[in-house]
Amino acid sequence: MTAFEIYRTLPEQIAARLQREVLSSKLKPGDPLREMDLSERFGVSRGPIREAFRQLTQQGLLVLEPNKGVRVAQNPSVEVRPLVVQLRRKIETFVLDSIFDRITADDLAVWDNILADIKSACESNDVDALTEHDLRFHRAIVQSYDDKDLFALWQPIMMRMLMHYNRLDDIMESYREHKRILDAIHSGQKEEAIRALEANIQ
Amino acid sequence: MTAFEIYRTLPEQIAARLQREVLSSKLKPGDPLREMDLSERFGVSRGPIREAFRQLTQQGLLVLEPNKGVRVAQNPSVEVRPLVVQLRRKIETFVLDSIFDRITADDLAVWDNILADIKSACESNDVDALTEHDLRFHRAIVQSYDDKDLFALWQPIMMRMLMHYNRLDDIMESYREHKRILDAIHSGQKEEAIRALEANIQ
DNA sequence: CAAGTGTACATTGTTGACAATCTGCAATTT
DNA sequence: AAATTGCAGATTGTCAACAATGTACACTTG
Repeated sequence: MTAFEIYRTLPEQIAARLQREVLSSKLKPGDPLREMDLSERFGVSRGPIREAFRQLTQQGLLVLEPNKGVRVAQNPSVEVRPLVVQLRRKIETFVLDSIFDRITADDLAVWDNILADIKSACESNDVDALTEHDLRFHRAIVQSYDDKDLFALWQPIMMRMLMHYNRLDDIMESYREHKRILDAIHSGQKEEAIRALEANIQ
Repeated sequence: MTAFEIYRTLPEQIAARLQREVLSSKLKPGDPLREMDLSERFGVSRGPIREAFRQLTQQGLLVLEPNKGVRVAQNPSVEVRPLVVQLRRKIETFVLDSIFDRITADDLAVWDNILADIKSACESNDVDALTEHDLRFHRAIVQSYDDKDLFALWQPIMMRMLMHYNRLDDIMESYREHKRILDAIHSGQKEEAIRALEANIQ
């Protein structure tokens, strides 16, 4: 449903599965991941598992301790979290400001589709799906800047914020926040779009 | 000279060597790294090499393309670089502000020692050594916050800035900038220390 | 009984062999 | 001559066996 399995390599598929389990709290902070368990579960040897660990460690979802294996990373502390919010705001507003005048109809069509998915997730009260589409939404914006390096910087920051997605009492609020961003872009209001984006990142 | 080889694991030693070669531009952006070459050079099999690649990819120094291997990462573009500067400033000033009242005499002794190394490097006009001690200086400050997660966020940003260390006409200026930071800390002037730190990050 | 020690067991680290994929160039086709 | 195909070599991907390390618990020792 989320997309076809478009990942080319074995480790990418495994990493995507594990990422989903971490973001949905099926795997909780501190949980250990055993190479052999996973290699049996996915029917591969330990090599591809380690490569998947590499990708998820880079994303900040797993933590590696030599000779002790990997665990699910802890959430950012309450002291650090405001800093993470600021960093993410800086990056995403930088991107939106930079690309605003070059946004194409195709870009907007993609983002509108993701917004529709966000709406469905909110209406069916599906927090896991909302997390996934929220990630897709912001990833699409950041990737529109077309700089792998910037994306690599943004991703671990985003992941740390997604690891506890519980700031909203009313889940529909997430849909409204994202709609406000796209409405502003549709009508060419750059400042309002940036304000809406910042309001959504908290 | 830089320190004893304190790295516990094989991949850590290899990654440290390669990191030095990237930061000193012995390995240039775009250069490919072949697993077999390195496994012969370091006298190990390809496994530990791949693990070293994992660490350096996380630091942002290498870029991995499936089935094509790793290359040295490109420098941040001129458009992105100011953003990177801002991100690094935000993190380091956050740390300095947070820990300022808890800085111990031991901390300061360590930082003073690194400053002495920076001074020697400047005086002997050794840019590679300066890069290394500059990294040690700021790493020591960030690590004093004692949050692995924050450090993991900071490291790739720092590395991107170190990859072209050429902003100074007068290399001694680097020593003066770092001295200004420590002088302010010694005399308990938090605001001045933060200003000096921001001035040094550009 | 508390503290330290030893020993299986579980888990990660390392290796070398083999499979799959990519790259460059030559031969073929249009 | 330009584009395509096919092949050989180089390189990464995957695997399974073995080595090194860490962990838990029973055992000794004071």
